[in-house]
Amino acid sequence: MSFLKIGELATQTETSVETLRYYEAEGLIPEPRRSDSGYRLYTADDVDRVHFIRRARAMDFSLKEVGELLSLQVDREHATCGEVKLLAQQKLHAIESKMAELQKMKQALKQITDACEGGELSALHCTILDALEH
Amino acid sequence: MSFLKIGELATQTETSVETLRYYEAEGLIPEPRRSDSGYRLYTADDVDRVHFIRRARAMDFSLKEVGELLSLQVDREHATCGEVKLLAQQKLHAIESKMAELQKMKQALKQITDACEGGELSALHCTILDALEH
DNA sequence: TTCAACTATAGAGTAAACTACAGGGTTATG
DNA sequence: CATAACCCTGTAGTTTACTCTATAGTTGAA
Repeated sequence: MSFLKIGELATQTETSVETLRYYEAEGLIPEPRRSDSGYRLYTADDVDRVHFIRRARAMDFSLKEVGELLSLQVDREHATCGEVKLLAQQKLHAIESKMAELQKMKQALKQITDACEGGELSALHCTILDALEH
Repeated sequence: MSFLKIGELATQTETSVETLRYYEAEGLIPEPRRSDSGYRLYTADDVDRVHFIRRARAMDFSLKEVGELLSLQVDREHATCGEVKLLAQQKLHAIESKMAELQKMKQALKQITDACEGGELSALHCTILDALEH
């Protein structure tokens, strides 16, 4: 089995070592085993876990929400399918309302940018500003 | 001309008085004129401006970005339509990629929750967790 | 006139999610 | 074997966008 040191995990997951230690302190990644000299030693599972965290973060899940998703992952033996499904459905719902919100924002912005000629003309008559004003 | 006190501006714009003073400190709204006793006196223009700020905030523009948009607004003669459009388009792109990611996550979650029987069985073989791992 | 409800300033506190030291030990390379 | 590049812990600082507190003056209704 080959272990990764924290710096290697960081580069593989495009994270900083400080952030990784922070995630550990926040309980998002488990305390890894250590080398004789105390260096953290990570496995491929940890790489997956950090990737998971980063993907979820990129989707605007808060670290707290990420933690909830991860706790399902950890507790497999104790969680029933029903519990997992419920939580996933809640997340699904959250995602859907987040998308709806983004959709509204997008519509507004798109309409506005489409209408704007976007040239060298002064913004005196720029519709973006007018639209955002009311 | 009728002036508004800060509390009135706050209720009209669904903002708190503290937030309004904060916006002023941050240079997002100009220092208003004062009554003899030192109370801030706002005009209809200020109402528009705060509305503008709140709408832009609701669209996930940061205060810094809002400030940029506002400075364009103030500087209409100097700002070109293109500058304004560029800023809005950048925001549009960010929103679109965020939505795409959410869409992916949503698909995965939905497919999975549909497939999950959701019963009392342990989650050992639950596909939700498997799917979220990769 | 009294008193609740406003307004003022200055400054501290909050939450999230990092980010950056300081002051050490460890390991890999030339 | 020197030394750069890593790693450790612990703590403090940063950013954003507010939010709250303390202390004090002002205004409007009963």
